[in-house]
Formats: sequence, structure tokens, C-alpha cells
Amino acid sequence: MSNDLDTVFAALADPTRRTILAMLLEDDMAVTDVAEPFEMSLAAISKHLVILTRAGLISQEKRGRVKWCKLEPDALRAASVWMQGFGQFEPVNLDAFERFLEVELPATDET
Amino acid sequence: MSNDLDTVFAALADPTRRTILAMLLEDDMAVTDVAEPFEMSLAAISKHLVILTRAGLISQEKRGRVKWCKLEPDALRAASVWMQGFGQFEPVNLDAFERFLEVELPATDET
DNA sequence: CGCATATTCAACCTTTTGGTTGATCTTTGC
DNA sequence: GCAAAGATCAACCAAAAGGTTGAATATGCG
Repeated sequence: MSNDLDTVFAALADPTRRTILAMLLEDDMAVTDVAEPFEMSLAAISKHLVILTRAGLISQEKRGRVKWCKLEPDALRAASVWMQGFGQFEPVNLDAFERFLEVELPATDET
Repeated sequence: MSNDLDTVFAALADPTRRTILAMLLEDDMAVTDVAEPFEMSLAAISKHLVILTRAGLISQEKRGRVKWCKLEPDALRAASVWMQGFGQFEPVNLDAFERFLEVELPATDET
């Protein structure tokens, strides 16, 4: 009954998780590094990563003792199509998206 | 801190609410009529409509004793832009959307 | 007026969510 | 071998989500 739109939208509903996705947009990251900018325990971030993984929004691969997180943007496709069914939204307004990133990304940027 | 993407994505995470939105795509509806196809109390649907209203996804206008619900697809714009920032998804694949509607809409169709 | 209709409110219940802490497990480096 | 690092597990907790039922509030109609 509940398709995966449930899982994807629920995953996106949390600001911490959206921030993580935005961080992974730049590059793959280890779990510890993902957790670093947040004022929250590593265990909490680990749980968020599980939720993102279950939603298919990221994948995790263990190399050595480090688990790498990788963005899987294709998982957004179905949800994006669903939303666009309600209106033709201007395709990829990068300016608007940059603004979101400014708000959502922690100030960890290195130029 | 939490912008309105929180509210919009959270609202979309529930299948009942997504179905309601799809129903309203066809036409404005009274609360009682929205509730009709669901096996759920009117009060429960009323709560769902509050959540959709708070997210800006619908508006409600009372005329007489009837409260009409109207889809407000513009509220999806910000969320749609955010998602598209992660990838160029093919714009409005209507076929795919129709398939979603088939799954999500209750069998209330006439014709 | 007085009853039926349309919708919400209020109280309650159960399950889920998002977080904590401390223990555990695996891998690495000396 | 053993301590440190990377990550998860387990138990717990408070708050939010999603539902119920019954009472309350408007509004419309004969």
C-alpha cells in the first residue's frame, strides 16, 4: 500500500537529513565527518544515515573501518515526477537552490 | 531554523494526504466529500486537511456551512526546486504521473 | 423554532520519531 | 597484543503523529 514516496518524503522532512544530502552533493564522506558539523551524537547521525539509506537517497560502503556515504540522487526521481505532476515548475533554478544551500549547509565551507 | 521545506515534505510523507492532493487536482471539494472514499473518521481527515493547509498545499474557504478545499500547487515550487538541485529530472513525465494517480487515487472515478 | 448537516474540538490512546548514553564490535597502527 | 578510531547496537526517554470517540459549534431548511 505505502509505496516508497512515503519513505522518500519522510526522509526529506527532517532538516538534519536534508543538510546531510546537501553536504554529500560536494563529495562522498565518512560517517564521522558527516557528523562533525552537527551538535548531536554520532549515534544520532548514524540513525539518520540509516533512514536516508532505506529511502535509497544515499548508499553506504564500508572500506576498512571507514563507512563511506554516497549521494544517490536518482532516488529523488519518482518524488520529483510526482510533484511536477501538480505544476510545471521552472526546471532547475540554480539560483534558488544555491540559496537553499546557504541556509541549510553548516558553515564548514573552505572557500 | 526549520524552513517550510520541513512542513511541505512532512505533509507529503503521508499517503492519505498525497491522495487528497491528487483528488483536489480534479476539482475543489468539500471536507465531507474529501473524506468519503477513506475508511477513516471525518475528524481524522479534518486533521489531515489542517496539516495540508499549514503546509500551504491547500487553502480552505468556508461558504455557508460548507468548507471548500482548493489545491495550491505553488506551495510545491520550493520543494521541487530543492529536489531538482540534486539532478536534472526529466520535466513532467505525464505518463509516470498518471501511473501514480492510478495507484494513489481511490476507485471513485466516474468513467 | 427545531432538527439535520458540515465541520471542528477535546480528550484520549498507541506507535513512531529523534534524541541520549554506555556497551560492543571491527579495523588499524605501533 | 593491545589501545585507539570508526561505527553500530541496545535500552531508554520525551515529544509528535495519526487515529478514535463523543461533545460542541455553526449554518441551512421546513
